[in-house]
Amino acid sequence: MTRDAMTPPADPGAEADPSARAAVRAYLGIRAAILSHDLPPRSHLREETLCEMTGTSRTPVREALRRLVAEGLATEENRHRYVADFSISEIMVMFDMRARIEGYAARVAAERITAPEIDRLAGLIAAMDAIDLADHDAATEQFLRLNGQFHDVLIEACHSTQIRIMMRPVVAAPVAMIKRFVMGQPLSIRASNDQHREILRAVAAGNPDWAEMAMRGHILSTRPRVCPLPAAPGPRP
Amino acid sequence: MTRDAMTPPADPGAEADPSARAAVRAYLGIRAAILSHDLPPRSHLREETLCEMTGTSRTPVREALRRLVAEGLATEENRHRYVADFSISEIMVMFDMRARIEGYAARVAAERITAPEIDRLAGLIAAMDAIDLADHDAATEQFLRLNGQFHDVLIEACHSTQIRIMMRPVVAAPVAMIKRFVMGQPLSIRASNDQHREILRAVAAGNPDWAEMAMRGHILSTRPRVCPLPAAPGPRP
DNA sequence: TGGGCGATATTTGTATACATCTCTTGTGCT
DNA sequence: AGCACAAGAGATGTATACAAATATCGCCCA
Repeated sequence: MTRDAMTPPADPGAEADPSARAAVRAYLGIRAAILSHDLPPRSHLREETLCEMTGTSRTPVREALRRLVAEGLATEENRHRYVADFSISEIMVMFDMRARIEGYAARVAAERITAPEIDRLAGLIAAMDAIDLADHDAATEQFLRLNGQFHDVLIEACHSTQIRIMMRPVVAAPVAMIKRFVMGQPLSIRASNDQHREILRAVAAGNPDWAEMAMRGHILSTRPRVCPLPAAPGPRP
Repeated sequence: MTRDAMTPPADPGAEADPSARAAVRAYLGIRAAILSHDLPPRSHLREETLCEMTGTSRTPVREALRRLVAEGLATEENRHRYVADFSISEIMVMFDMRARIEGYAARVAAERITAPEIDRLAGLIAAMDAIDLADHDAATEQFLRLNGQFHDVLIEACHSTQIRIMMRPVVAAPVAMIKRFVMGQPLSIRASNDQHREILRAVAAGNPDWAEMAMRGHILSTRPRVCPLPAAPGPRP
């Protein structure tokens, strides 16, 4: 699978490839710092500081910043940029929106997918089934990587530039950031992969309505319920 | 209503404000050239050429180009950028997507809109009702401006950064470009405004499901049916 | 003492020179 | 004649100097 130059790798471990364009390195570096809360929400993204941090000059840093703003990870205010802060309600919005957009993508894919693409999806499902659940952390990491690929392939199967573009912002603020809020969500790998199987059945059957609804359900099944924000555990008065 | 610096004005007549940032001038200039097919689809967006065209240097032009790519009006290919070509199927996708995204926005607005925002929407509807249909072209222009404001206010009424961000690409490729394909679509101002009234009723009633469906219907009612592309009129053999 | 005003410092915006990369074109060999 | 490789031109990527704008701080005055 070939990737756009500015698209971050699905594998969250691969970063700072020195052969990549400086603008890409800057983008990945700043993005990682935002997602890890190394740069906390609302903090000022000063260009010079980011230059030192990423080891480039202002031109690539500015390009990276514009992209982060376009993706919603940063906000613009009086010619200055700040790390966006995701309230729980904004995260809810992102889930609902993604359910609709990616649901529509599944609909289109059901009408346009090719046989090799179906095979690749089936392969990814098989790989996710084969994950050994013994080591929980390793299993989670593997699953997140394969899961990302599954969704990527499905988007590719739409063969639509516009759908790719619309998916960009909803994918940019990824699981890593959301986890801050969804703490303790079980993330059942087996159940999730059952949903993948269902989606693939619908898409392979060429049934757009079924595909759309299956995908919407899949996304919404991971939506956090309420707002368990900074609720320190302890006896209530 | 305050506007983001890089957001194009709703009024399509206001352009090339010399006091604006050079990057904004470049963005608006290139965008206008794309939408008017002055720069035809698939044509190469050479940076130096665009500098001469917009009267700025490469830095603002590059910023404008990145934004156009993010919005889907241009595509990137081997470090070069080209004007995107919208096939009829891509335009269909845009309509379906916008119906879902803006439908969801109407849902959220129904839960969060404030009284003054409701008043502004009502005022815009009244203004659209008051349009004199005698001069067809002037009426169309007025309607498109007010219509744009109506949709803008509704998005604002969501009070959500993420929704604003997601709406950006679907609004970027505007009516002007779509008209190339929807030629001869009647655009009934009265009927359209009746739909606006319906949407406002649903939103003001605080009924999210009703609001979402009313908006989806409104968007889809303008969706082109088939593909009447370069069908030269004439007797068929 | 509080507020308004202006100088200064900091930060971003723009222009441009230089580096790097890609594609083209031409030449020479097989 | 056709292919491969290399040299060149043209375009984009990066760094940096300078300009403009904004915020801060201190001072003066009421």
